[in-house]
Amino acid sequence: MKGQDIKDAGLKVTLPRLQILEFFEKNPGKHFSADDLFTQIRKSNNEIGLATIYRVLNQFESAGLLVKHQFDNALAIYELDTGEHHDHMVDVDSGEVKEFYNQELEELQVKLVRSYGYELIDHNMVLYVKKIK
Amino acid sequence: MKGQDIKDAGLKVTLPRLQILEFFEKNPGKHFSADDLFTQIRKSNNEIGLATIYRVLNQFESAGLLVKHQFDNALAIYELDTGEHHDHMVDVDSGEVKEFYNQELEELQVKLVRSYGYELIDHNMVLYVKKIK
DNA sequence: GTGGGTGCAAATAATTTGCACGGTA
DNA sequence: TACCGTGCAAATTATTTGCACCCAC
Repeated sequence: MKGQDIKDAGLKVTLPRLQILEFFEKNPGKHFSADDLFTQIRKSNNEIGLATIYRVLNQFESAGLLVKHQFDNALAIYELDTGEHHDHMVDVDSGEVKEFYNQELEELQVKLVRSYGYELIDHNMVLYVKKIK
Repeated sequence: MKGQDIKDAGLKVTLPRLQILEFFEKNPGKHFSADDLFTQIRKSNNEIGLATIYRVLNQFESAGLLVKHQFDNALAIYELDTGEHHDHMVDVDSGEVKEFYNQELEELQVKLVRSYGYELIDHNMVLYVKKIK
């Protein structure tokens, strides 16, 4: 039951929180901005406020339920945290965001950083791509 | 002579443009935000306006004189375009930005993307690191 | 001299915050 | 019932734009 995740995060189970979490679960592997959620949830004649969405997204991110991404200088987008690390490809024609994971790439980064005398804490990699016709 | 770059970009050679370009040339390999430049150039008792800096940075970026980066959701930063592609490491403790280039990493990305049926147009890679003590 | 360039202030855009009211535990 | 959560509007932050004056060519 989805309310449990919210409770586990130390948050009260309220309608806006349920609606936001449900929306992500109904659209697995997809990414949404605060405004996307605002528009979509309002469509289902619900009186949610944009400020609430921003607040809840931050809380869910802190709780580890969602992951936040900021590509370019576009709107921040969120996705369900599946626990599996991955990076993103953005199709420059369609704007579509695709996830990928490549072990070799991950290991190479760790090795590279270490050769400079650092340890890798985190990384942010976005590949901008175009379909080959 | 530095005014030439500005002229080549189809822009008039004005004091603010010279000051901004000179500032980057005096600090090679460093990255600055619009606000950094504003503060620094004003210190040398010059009456530059912040809006002018934003405008000039955009013009210089379009002209290929500068490269713009947007890490995290922090201020946009600019650096001189040396013509050589590189990526960035950010030291999470000091905030210092270091450039690096790794052929293997570059090639791996091209190969990876191609295996998904795409061609690589551009990429954005930032490694967040910590010094090993 | 003319059209582009500048500084200032006001406008935007994304996000955050203050506040009075409402709902969860 | 106590307090957290909500919606709305106002505040913030980074950046852009309108406008009257100024200067490079």
